[in-house]
Amino acid sequence: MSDLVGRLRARGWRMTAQRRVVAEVLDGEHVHLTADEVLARATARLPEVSRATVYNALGELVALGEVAEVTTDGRAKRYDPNARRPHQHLVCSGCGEIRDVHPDGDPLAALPASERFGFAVSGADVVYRGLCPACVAM
Amino acid sequence: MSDLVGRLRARGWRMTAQRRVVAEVLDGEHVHLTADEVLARATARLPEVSRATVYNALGELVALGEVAEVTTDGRAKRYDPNARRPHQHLVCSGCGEIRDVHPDGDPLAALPASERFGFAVSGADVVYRGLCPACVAM
DNA sequence: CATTGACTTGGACTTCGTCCATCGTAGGAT
DNA sequence: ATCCTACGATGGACGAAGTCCAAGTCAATG
Repeated sequence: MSDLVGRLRARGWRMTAQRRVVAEVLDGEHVHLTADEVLARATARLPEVSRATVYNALGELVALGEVAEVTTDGRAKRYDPNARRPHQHLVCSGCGEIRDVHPDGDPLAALPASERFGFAVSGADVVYRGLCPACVAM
Repeated sequence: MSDLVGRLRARGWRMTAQRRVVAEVLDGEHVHLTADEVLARATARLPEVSRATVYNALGELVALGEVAEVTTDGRAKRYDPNARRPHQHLVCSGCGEIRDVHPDGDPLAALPASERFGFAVSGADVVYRGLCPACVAM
């Protein structure tokens, strides 16, 4: 819990019951939920929340930098509420489990100017892939 | 051109007119095509190729390690025929252009054992994000 | 408390991809 | 060269994920 709702209010985010519920769902569980999972948990608290509203709220939280979108496969995007501290992701190729990890150094440092082709490079998303202990054992 | 068809045949990949066309499309243009773009180019050479066949062939080429799947956004997967040499990707946040890049060192080296949580880590996909020269100028 | 522009709704729609029963054919066997 | 058969191709239905829109509702300001 990190008072996401308070930060959003302070930044002038118009607060509605629906947006509050979405923010609380994300702030409460630091796992990587899909939009549908967010919708399910939001609906449990506030029955009449529409899918479109959840997508809208998630999109705005991403734009505000409070939540990160994680796309580890071609399936549903996942939403990571721990966006304020830079980190990367470790994904199990077996079961899909996702963990936040903190690699040494800045990944951008590994990309020399000669490999930037004139781009203004602003960030790097790293997905480490492997098998989690449970899937290794099988 | 790198004789992808020859390599596949040598590996016992059952060759059909449709599979050959898909392989030739990928081998000919070293850009990052979506499945639909592969289908369009394949159809131009062999009018009666079905979508399912293109997806099947792409899936097998990925499984064989001859082609890499690249997912840079939540949209369509792209297929990278340059999978035999390890590389990463640089994506323009403005126009979506994708370039192959070769960072220094092995990205796995940046992940210490204490951040691996018992996973058997086998690889890392890095997506560098930024603006290409054309999009910076706008 | 009245106002208003921003937010919400729900259902239709789009995109991307998968599935399946049926048909066709590549490549080994004869 | 021809035959057989298992593997591949077909296309249309289906499904998942996400977007769009017109109409209704409401939070925040004065």
